[in-house]
Amino acid sequence: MLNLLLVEDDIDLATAVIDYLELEDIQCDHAANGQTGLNLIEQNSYQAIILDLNLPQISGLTVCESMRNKGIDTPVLMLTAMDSLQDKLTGFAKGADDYLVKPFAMQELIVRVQALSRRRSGQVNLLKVAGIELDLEKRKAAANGRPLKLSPTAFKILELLLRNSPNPVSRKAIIQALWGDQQPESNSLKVHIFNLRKQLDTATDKPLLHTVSGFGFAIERID
Amino acid sequence: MLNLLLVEDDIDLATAVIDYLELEDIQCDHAANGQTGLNLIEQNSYQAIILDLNLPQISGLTVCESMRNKGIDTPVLMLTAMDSLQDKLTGFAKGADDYLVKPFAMQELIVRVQALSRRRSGQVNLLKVAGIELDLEKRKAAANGRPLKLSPTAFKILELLLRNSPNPVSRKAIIQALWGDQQPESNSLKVHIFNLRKQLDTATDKPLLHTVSGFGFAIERID
DNA sequence: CCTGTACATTAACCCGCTATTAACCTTGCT
DNA sequence: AGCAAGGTTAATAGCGGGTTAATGTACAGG
Repeated sequence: MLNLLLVEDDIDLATAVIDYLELEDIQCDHAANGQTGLNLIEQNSYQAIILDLNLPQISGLTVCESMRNKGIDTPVLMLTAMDSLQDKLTGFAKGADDYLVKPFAMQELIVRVQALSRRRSGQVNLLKVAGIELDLEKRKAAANGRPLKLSPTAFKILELLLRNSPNPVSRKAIIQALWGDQQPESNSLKVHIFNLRKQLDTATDKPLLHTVSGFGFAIERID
Repeated sequence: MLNLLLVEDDIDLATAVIDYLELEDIQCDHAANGQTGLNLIEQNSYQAIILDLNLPQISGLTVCESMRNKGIDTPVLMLTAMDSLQDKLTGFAKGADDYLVKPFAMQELIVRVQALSRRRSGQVNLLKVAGIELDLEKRKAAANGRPLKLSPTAFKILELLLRNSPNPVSRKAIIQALWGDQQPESNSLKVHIFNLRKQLDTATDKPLLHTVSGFGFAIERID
């Protein structure tokens, strides 16, 4: 679940935002001024920060700047009524990742903040099917927690199969994806499938990689 | 130097954007329709993509969706005249990272796109990962307190790897970041990696710079 | 202006891994 | 029984990657 921080002195707006976030199952701390904001940022680790700029004493710009100088690179979405081009430019110059002008639609705030934190937490490229996890970003695969040792081609095949699971992928499609036009005319694919299946079987009790006779292969949990 | 892709069918707007980017020393490829856009995206490795939504044949939304389905998570900034809330929401739902409505100020486009690509490679000038410290301001690096003697290119590579750690960085991305378009076609990168690794190994007991076969390199503490 | 240093780029070579083969085996179907 | 589709195994060739040394080039200091 997401864990955010909202730094906003307007209490009404703040509670509105927090209530709305709660509906989306997003947990959100709140700081009413810049100083406590900075303290919370240093103590905790948030997926993203929603930062109002018009704050008493320490301005939002300063908050952002000083957290960046301390080496904290949590994504920051600046929230403000100042909509001049210059305001936006300085906002980004101080280290903002996004800039939203009041008044705004709650839903837009949500999706923007989700876009920011999704990128950071690496949720973007993670395929999970039937106990198999394939992390495109880390380039690692595991089944039931056990890591798999895959050759580059085995990795590609697994990715293809997982993307289409539980539907089978035709031989032709696999060959096309692996080699394009200059295809080896021997049983190379058979061997790769064999090796991949061997890896998977060492980590799972039931076989997951099934042959669809005359067509291709599929990954599916069959009970 | 940044390397972007602009997918936009309005030639006048496209050249305007590209000219403007050039002033900021940003290199930008251009595709006039969705299909060539997708092709370029698959072949090259960009830091960010500026994507118009109103394209002939394949719409920008489809382009974004299908690149995400292929596992490409390059940041995408959508650019369109459609400014309704619903349009924005579907844009983000299809995998956008930012959404800018036409007409827009050139400078805002620039800073937003910079924020996106910088994010992928950090906001911060002091990187600490796995006992390695890299100070971008002082341009100094150390591992376990011991200072490292790095050539300019080795320094850049280390920065790239640290910013993505523990995820691996593809060869393509490293080459792109180091040389842009005029790439040396010999094993220059191999040599730089070798030297960097040698430096790191003198200061650490366990090797930290790992090669991901068929893909690239990663810095990660493995226990 | 000359020289030395630091760095990038090449080329050449080696090693180990991976892909590709080909051959053989198993199964199921007719 | 015979055949076709798929599975298994082992051998080989080729490539990706590691290592080293030589060459080229920019630049600083004398």
